[in-house]
Amino acid sequence: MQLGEGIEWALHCCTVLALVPEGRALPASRLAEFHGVPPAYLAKHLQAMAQAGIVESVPGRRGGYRLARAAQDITLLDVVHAVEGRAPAFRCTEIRRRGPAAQASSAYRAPCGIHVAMQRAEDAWQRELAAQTVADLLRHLATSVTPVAVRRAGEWMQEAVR
Amino acid sequence: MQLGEGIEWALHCCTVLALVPEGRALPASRLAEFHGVPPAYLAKHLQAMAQAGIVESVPGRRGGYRLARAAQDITLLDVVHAVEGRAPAFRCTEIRRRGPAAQASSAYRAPCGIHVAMQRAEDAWQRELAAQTVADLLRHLATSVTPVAVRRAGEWMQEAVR
DNA sequence: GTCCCTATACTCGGATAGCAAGTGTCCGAGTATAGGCGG
DNA sequence: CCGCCTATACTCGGACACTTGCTATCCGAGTATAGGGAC
Repeated sequence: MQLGEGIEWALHCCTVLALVPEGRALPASRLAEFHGVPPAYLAKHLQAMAQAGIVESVPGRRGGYRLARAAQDITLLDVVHAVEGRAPAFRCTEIRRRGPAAQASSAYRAPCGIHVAMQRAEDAWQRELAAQTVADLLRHLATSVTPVAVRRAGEWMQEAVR
Repeated sequence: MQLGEGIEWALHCCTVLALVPEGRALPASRLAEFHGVPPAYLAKHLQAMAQAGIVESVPGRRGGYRLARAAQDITLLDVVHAVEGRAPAFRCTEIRRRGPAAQASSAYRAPCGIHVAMQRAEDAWQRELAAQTVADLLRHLATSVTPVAVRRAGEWMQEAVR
């Protein structure tokens, strides 16, 4: 199992977008430059987040992206769902119904035990993701980033949203 | 994010192998026929489980596969690790160190908050998988499978390990 | 009748193609801005 | 001096190649078995 790296980009972008001044927007190209990632490909993921209602796009000359709602109302699960899709990681193809020992469909009213077990683990994963928001990420940043880095990032932001 | 379907096959195979009489072995071709899956491809996953020490392979004419240890000592996490590998789903590429606001390496002693958050969710997933064993799957089967299916599967098993 | 040997048939194991999804890139449609023009 | 209009430059958005990993398959190496022969 492998999670696309777009998830990492998207989450970092959310933390940066949370620091954009009210009423402004940050272009995708600036976000890409800030993180050192391919601009065109990052745009793809930003579009997915815009469609999911996590960020909103501002068209036009001084346009860009900004958060569509407060940082504390954006869970990590929202971001993962937007970028990776809502398809479950484990897909039960009901192979228990195939083969020589197969029964009539009516014999399979009880759900597949393996499906239930895997779903239980996936629920725990999603629960943990839903319990954390972008605001939590910002709090963690506030306690770990050096003051000089804060100042430099602030200057870059003012330049970027000019 | 998508989990390979080999996981489903592997788990079903574990439940079937747990019912193999002591001292016998079940060929991969029989397992494939029982589940209605491609024999050659299933063999690939069985080899992975054999390398991981979950099942053991018996060579020769009346050879096949059997569980390498008791069903209660095989967790779902063991199977997932064997088939899907031990690589974490979320891979942090430390993009926070790139771009205009980058600092010296010494400034990044604190771990990346996003990495920590995703790891927390993944730990919850693994914890849930590690808490369930193949024996639990068998217990679930015992309460949900009809008596006629049990009989038919037993007959098939006797024929298969002959 | 018993033991040994050999040929066999069946098993696993790794090396080899095909395909789908993730990765990366590009160019066109649309819009707020900035400058110029007229009143 | 103020308002309007137009051209512009910048933005997002979706359509188009490429690469990696999953899916699927095959054939060769190895071994326990079954049968036949010798003693």
